[in-house]
Amino acid sequence: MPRNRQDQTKQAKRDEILAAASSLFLAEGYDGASMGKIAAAAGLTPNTLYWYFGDKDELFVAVADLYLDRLLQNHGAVAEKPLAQQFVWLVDSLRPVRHLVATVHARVTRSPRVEQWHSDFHKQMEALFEDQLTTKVPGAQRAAEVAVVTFAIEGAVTHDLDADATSNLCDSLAQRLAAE
Amino acid sequence: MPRNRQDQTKQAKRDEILAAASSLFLAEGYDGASMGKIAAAAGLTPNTLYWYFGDKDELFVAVADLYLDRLLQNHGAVAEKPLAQQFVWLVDSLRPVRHLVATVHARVTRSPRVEQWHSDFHKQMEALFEDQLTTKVPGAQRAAEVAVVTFAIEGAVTHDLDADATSNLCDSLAQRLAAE
DNA sequence: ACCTGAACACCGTTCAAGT
DNA sequence: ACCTGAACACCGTTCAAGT
Repeated sequence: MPRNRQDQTKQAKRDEILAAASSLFLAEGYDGASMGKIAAAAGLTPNTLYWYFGDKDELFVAVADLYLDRLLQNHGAVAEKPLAQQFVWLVDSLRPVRHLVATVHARVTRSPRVEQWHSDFHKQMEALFEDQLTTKVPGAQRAAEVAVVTFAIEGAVTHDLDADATSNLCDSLAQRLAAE
Repeated sequence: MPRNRQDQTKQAKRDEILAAASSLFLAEGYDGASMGKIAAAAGLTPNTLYWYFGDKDELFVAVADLYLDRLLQNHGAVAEKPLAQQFVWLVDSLRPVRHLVATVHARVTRSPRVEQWHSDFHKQMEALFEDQLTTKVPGAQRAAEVAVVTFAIEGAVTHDLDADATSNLCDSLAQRLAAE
């Protein structure tokens, strides 16, 4: 049954807005993608966005969640490969959304919503690799090793390392974890 | 001789603006520190800032340069210490300006000025440690090791790691470079 | 329930005008 | 040379009003 003026489910309209927001956030960044532009791309006036999302950061987090879900799903396909290859896969997966990554870090301070998402994101990433690390890395330094890997991968993404440099960096990270 | 209405050198007035901008950028971040607030803190109207600085990013970069210069000067005092201690020193030095670090990464895409500064910053940081690394790390993987160290330190800063975690992370980084 | 027009309090920046 | 008032084109967000 039609739920709004365009004979769409509320969820369908929400998804349309998310799609518009997603491509605009990617193309123009958080600041460049104004609520006005996003609304226009979704065929709405800016204020209507607030019927679907509390504020711009909630919309941003919803877009970030979209990519996070996709990432977690896709990990299954590489979960059995060597760590170095998984790291390269992760960098390559995040590379297209590197503007979003930078935005998350910039807005963590200003938006509790983004801060919460950022904290969850890191937990999920750690969960993704924790099992693979425990057997090899001694307990005392384990958290430090995980942090090094996490930050190095984030850095590779935000600094847009080329394929060779990425490959070397991921090898270096994996090699470190293999040595006891 | 007096050069403006307040009987100050242009440089002195510029420094006043920089001081105001610096503390506001630190306290409220790039977005929170509006040109209006900065101007008010310096006893001026917003538009007058454009007499001294081309735009907000030029002012921001000038503030960032202030801290970079201080950082490079202070490094002399720890240059002879073990690498792990130098890394801890670097994290501790950057910790107070972690909002600026996040802002740099967020604005690299939008401002050529910030992009240039960011590129220079990394060159300076690499120069600071390059000599200490060359003897220990083999040539092929050297760039990757430097990248890991750089990104891990940046991550420790932006994610505000506590003292213990920072210490462990820096030990881990230094230990890696010591092993051949 | 869904959407809009109009308004609010900002923002960075420009420019003619003052001293 | 230095500084301002006034204006411009935005911005995110709110709210009363429409359907």
